[in-house]
Amino acid sequence: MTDVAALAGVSAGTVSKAMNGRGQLRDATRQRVLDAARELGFQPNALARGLLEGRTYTVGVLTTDTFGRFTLPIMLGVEDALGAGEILALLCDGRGDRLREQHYVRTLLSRRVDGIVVTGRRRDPRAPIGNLPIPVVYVYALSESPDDLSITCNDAQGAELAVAHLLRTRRSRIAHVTGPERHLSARLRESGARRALAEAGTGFVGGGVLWGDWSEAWGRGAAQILLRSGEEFDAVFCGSDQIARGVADTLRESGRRVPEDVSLIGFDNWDVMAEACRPPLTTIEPNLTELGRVAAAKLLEAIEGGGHLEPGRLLLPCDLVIRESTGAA
Amino acid sequence: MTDVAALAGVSAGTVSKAMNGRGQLRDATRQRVLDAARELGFQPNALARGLLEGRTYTVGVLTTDTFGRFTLPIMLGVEDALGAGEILALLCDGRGDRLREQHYVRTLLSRRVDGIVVTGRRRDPRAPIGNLPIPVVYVYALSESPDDLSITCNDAQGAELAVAHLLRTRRSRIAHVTGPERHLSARLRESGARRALAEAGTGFVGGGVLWGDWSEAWGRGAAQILLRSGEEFDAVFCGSDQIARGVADTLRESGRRVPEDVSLIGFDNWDVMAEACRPPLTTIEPNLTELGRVAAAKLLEAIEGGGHLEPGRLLLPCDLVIRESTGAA
DNA sequence: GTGAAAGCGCTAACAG
DNA sequence: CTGTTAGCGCTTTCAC
Repeated sequence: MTDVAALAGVSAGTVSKAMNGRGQLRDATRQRVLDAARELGFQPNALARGLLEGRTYTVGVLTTDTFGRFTLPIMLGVEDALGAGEILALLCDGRGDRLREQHYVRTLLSRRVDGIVVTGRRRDPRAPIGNLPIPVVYVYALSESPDDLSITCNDAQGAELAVAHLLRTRRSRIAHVTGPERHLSARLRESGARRALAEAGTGFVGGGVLWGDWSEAWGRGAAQILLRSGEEFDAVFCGSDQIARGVADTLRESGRRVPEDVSLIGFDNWDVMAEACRPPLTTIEPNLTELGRVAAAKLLEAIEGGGHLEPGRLLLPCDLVIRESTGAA
Repeated sequence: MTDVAALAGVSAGTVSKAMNGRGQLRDATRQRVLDAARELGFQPNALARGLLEGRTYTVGVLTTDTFGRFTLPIMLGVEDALGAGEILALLCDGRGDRLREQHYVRTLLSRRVDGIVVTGRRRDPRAPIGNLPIPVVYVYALSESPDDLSITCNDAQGAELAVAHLLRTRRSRIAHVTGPERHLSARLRESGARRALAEAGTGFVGGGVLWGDWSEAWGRGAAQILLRSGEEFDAVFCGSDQIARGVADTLRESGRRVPEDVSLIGFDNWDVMAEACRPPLTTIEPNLTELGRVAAAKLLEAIEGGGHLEPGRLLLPCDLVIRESTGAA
């Protein structure tokens, strides 16, 4: 900056004013400074500025476990919202290690980030990262503490949407094949579906929910179980698109037509799965990118507005994406 | 820091020495300072330190297009290697927009990052981001300029590995189904496979390579084409795991057994695809995480070592991952 | 309109 | 051993 000042024949203070459009300057002077800056390829040092301003225009993005398939769309949304405020994200991968995570929190604090977004690839609540002097928002995996702001998708509402769609298309004998019962998302989806069925005065067919894992292999296995049980069913609501795909394959290979004989609906709207499925899969979109966007927007708001964040748990709605596995739209 | 100094009854300089373990200090004094720091929850300001040292212990990670499935493992590797140097990554998503990218480059420079990793989800070379005063390394998508350091996987060698495995397991009539010819990765894989076949004194069966897109649907379509052509074949090397899965499905449904009648091999080692495939898919692992790790390590080396980066193009080897689609190991 | 000076939080060099 | 001073690159008063 001193160089620019010298080249333009002014003082450092004047360069500052010229570059930031502040203060009273003669147009000619400003132009002279800008020219000099361009000539020297001068980029103001954001650190030095941050030191004065007390802000870094940086937020930390910290994962509970590891950045994965679900974290990616969330990060996209975060990046999107931050971009509007000229803010960049510092990436920290907790790798599921509490100590590592604490280390990152300290590092982020010492770097004076303006705020932190905490995320994880599992839906289950996690211990808060501690009481920090900067705003923190939890996305996808909620914080266990009600004093934090947490934002996630409404799995139960998504499941209701799915079941409502099946009922609306005249299906009544609905089975549910899903992931492990210890996963919160599986439990929430099951209870949402159960509630929607109850409201319609009915329940799952056969009385059962098939808990397993999130894989296609389990979807295939579960479909076999259903077929062998002798129970009549005309629809299957699956806890994930992967499971749904497995179910679709086994049904087709057993001579059941989807959607004519059995209507099928998944969860996640994972494009490669839903689109490669035969037939293409109707599913529930959890709007993860929107989750990230809202989280970052809330964080920005708190940062600009003096640091206070309204605590609470925000559940953003899921959407129904209709493809062919549930018949015509 | 002034507060800590006051509480410990020493000067700021002494606090600095105590915290960083530098200088000659009486143990008692050091302890007093550390206690005071803990009591006040003091975290030294990394910005201020960076201002002095001229380093920020931060690197930028910039994508050509968007962070996606291929970028994720790369980032994991980058993060991994950086962690060793206590360095954090600033995320910048170029979104395929040149202007946006240039904006990010300026931002990163003004933040005085120690270096930049440029990546993209496509393998095709990209224009360099410009001549910067800091080291830059390109991963996955190479830089068009030979003056840059670029690191990517050896697609051709991976394809050779695949074909060699097929030949070794006594297959001789090999077809190739792959992605769009305009994609460099598709071309490289094809030429690697062709070379391996030529070395064995043969070529692709029927004389053809089936170019298409990377989808399962194309895999299914291509398999139909192969079957209808009347051409005999006992193996298919696919340009991606998705394609291979589509091929596997259609072969099975047409009564051809995999691997007994037709041996099948994919590319990418995308776990959800390869494992859900029936039978589980033998495939080529491009070692993307390793790519990221090496890239970041090279960058670190250059940073520590005064900024010079040996230019060139580094092709890291792929590995063969044997599952069931090519018969017993 | 513009320059000089003080200060953001820290470290390094030198006194004492 | 510890305090003092200067300075990293910038912004912001306040004189001139």
